[in-house]
Amino acid sequence: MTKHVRKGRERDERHALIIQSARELAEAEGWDAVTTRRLSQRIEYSQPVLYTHFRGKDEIVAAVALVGFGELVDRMKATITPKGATRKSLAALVATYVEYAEANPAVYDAMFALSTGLPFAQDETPKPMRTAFAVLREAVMPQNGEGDPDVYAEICWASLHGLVSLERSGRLPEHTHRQRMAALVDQFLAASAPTRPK
Amino acid sequence: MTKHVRKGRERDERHALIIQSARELAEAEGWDAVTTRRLSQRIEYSQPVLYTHFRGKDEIVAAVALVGFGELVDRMKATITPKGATRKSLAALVATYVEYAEANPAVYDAMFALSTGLPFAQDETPKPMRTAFAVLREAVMPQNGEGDPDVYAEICWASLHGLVSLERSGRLPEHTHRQRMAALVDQFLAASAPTRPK
DNA sequence: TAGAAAATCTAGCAGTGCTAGGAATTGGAG
DNA sequence: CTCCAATTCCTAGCACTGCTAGATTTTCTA
Repeated sequence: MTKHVRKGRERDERHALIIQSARELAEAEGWDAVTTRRLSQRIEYSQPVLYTHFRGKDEIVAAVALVGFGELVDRMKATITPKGATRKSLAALVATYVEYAEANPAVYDAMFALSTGLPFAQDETPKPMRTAFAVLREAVMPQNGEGDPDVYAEICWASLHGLVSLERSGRLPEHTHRQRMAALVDQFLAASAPTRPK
Repeated sequence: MTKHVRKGRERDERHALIIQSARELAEAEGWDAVTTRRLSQRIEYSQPVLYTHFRGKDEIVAAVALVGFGELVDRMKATITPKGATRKSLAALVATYVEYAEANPAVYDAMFALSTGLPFAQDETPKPMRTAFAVLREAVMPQNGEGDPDVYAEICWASLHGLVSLERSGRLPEHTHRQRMAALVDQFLAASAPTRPK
């Protein structure tokens, strides 16, 4: 009877192996190189085995994306300060986010550019994605800010993602990278502070 | 001898027809539907004709992207105020940008998601893209802002693109769309205003 | 009008994601 | 230990992709 559980565990291990292999291959040679043939060869099984674990290639990409959201959550959590965001903590968050994207470009692509079938602000949103947004909101919230915290977190996230996205496609000059990150922190701070009457 | 010029003009027309057809097909059914076969069928020529105009499919996508940059430039120009950006002009810019992306999703994808071979802040950057950045910088520059205008324009652009990108992939709730745009304007204003000593 | 030059098409290659059907391995009953 | 069912797995193939070599048609020139 314990055979069943062993079988199940082996299946789970293979499941994880597929995700891990896809990730490694994508980071090494780009997602174009992640074909079902090469992937199956890498896990030392034939193609159809992949389809007993995932409905299709898109689902494998989505699985890699979810792993990425989990990792990003862990890193962002470390930048949260109990009494609300400070300049220092915001700088840490921005640096953390950008560094994760730079260090894992293929995973980041899976998370944002290739995951067509991963809706977010909806009922069917996977948990790691919900958590990611919640943690980000926690990390950017100032002590006594005005306005909707959700909306504020959303535009912070958009700014971060836009920065990463444009930099990754080589559309922003590299030599001003640090200045941009600093300016973004300033922007967050300025926007989160109570607006004074003009 | 005038035959040559007529020939040349006909070729130019076909060149434009290919770009236009690719764009229409992409907007109608998505870029996945834009195969060389379907495209050639649509222009009523065989596949190899496409390759006498473009080096490959990527170059066709890039051509559509450049058209998009040109259109976006025209629209953004209309939001520039001679004496520096105001809240009103910034709101117009944000609305213009977002609306263009929403109205032409496939073109926007060609501009930012699919154009792997279109470097930007570099020597070989095509003119429409340079112009687009210059116009955006003009549109967001306040009367007497501090800091590097390039850096400021870069993070504005990043924020705009990030917003569009996340909204397009269904990762931000729709019902707060307007609030986000307003918050973004506030953020731009706050960041561009002279920083007062804390 | 004959022949060279240019334009265009047919047919095919190597690769993709995905799957039906048969082969091999495994598990439990006698 | 043996047999047979159930599960697991692989081979082979489909329809499609971007792209191209070589034959064919059309156009222009002498």
